[in-house]
Amino acid sequence: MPNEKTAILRKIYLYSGLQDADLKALAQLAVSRAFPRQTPIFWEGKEAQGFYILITGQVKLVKSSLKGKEYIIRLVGPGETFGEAAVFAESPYPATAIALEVCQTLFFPKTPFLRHLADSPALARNMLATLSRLMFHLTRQLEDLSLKEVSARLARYILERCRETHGRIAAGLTCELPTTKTHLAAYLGTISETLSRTLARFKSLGLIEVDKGRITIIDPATLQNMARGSKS
Amino acid sequence: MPNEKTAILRKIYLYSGLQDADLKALAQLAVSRAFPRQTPIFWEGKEAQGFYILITGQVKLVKSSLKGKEYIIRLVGPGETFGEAAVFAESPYPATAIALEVCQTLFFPKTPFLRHLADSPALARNMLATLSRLMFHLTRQLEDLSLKEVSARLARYILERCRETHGRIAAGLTCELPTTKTHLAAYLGTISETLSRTLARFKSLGLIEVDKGRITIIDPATLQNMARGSKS
DNA sequence: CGGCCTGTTGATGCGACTCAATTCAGGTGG
DNA sequence: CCACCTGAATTGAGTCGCATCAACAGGCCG
Repeated sequence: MPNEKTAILRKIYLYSGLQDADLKALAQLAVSRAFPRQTPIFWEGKEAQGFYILITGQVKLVKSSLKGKEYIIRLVGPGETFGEAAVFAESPYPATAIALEVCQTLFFPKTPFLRHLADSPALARNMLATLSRLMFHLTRQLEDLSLKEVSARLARYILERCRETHGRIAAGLTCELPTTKTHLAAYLGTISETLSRTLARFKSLGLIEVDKGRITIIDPATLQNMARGSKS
Repeated sequence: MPNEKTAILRKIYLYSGLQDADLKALAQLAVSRAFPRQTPIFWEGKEAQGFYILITGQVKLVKSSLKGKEYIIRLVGPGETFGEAAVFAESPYPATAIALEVCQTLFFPKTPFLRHLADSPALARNMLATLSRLMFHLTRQLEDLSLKEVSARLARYILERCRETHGRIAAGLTCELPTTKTHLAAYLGTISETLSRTLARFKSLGLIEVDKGRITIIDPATLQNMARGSKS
């Protein structure tokens, strides 16, 4: 059984470049945890007992306001970790994690993991790289929210999605939207109505084609211009 | 001369709990760099050759839009590091750093530092904690920008400043605003005009007293309510 | 078939940015 | 020491983006 976990860990970025012995020790720490659709994994403010690696499914990390509006900080996909920052800062979770689909995860309890970390410089290095990349992501979102309007954020999102999927950006390429448009709206820091209108405008401007959850890029150049943003 | 640097490092959070030998080795890596007022230390997008520790002065990390508006991601004070994330992610700097006053810094070149890091688990642990705390900070800013209006952000800022200065929040306590109000506005994700109006409103509501750069808290309870935010 | 969730579209209102005018403070040079 | 200049702060009027509220269409499932 631990071997199975080792095999899983081997494929995960966070653990790339680690020795087999290292991986085995980590695998022994890990606890399998499954979550049904639409269930919380942890709540913002709860004391962190460890962090998770998502094996299958999708998780959203959210902040929500008093009146129920929510902002999606990150959509977590298979192979990614979440909840790490709370472990290293020795603080409560900074956001709420909710399983959007049936999720299979590995949970790493804080104390044993930190003990192991002290003996594994390669693991520490990987975690630093992971956190740093997350910081980039957060920084870019801050830039978007403070300096760009919704249309710029949406344009950037579409282009990014395209690049992720096809490795390049060109007319005729298509990309998928995540789960629901309501989620995408929350991710872009807006609401579904506004997203709907913005997509309709893009379509009427001949920038994209929309079909269900698929978007086809028609005019990449103009999209890129919009993504640069205009707000003052 | 390296001894002097060692003495400086000893007082810095990032290096708390390190052995003397460790500190000395680090001190040998470090290069002193000074910057005049209003000069850039690095630009967003520039390849990162290392990171900095601020010894004296103040630095702003900013994103700016095409039309010149800027958003301050972080105001860096003495003892804090900046530019670390770019080092670990092996990527360009995600934002621009500008010295607001005359600044004395220590610069740690990337490659030697990473080499040293591999031999110092305690240092790695400290860096992880530092990055994690920064992520908290960024996450909270995202929450503010997406879910709260300007008045809520300002209220939160004032209260936080007060807690930092006095360790508690109570009527009659005063706190200082950073450098200029224009900077504070950029930090709160708004512009100076709006900040000015919001401060005036707070004052007319009897929440605070304003005198130059000093703010005296009059009604902490209402302020805390405003900080909770109202936006949808 | 009837509820429920998601998505779309319209009308309306509010918050905050824009532009412009004015005051004020600090620093410089005559 | 005062006149001058520059950048910051303040205040008003106007505009715009986007959230809100509400009504409605389509798809899915019990």
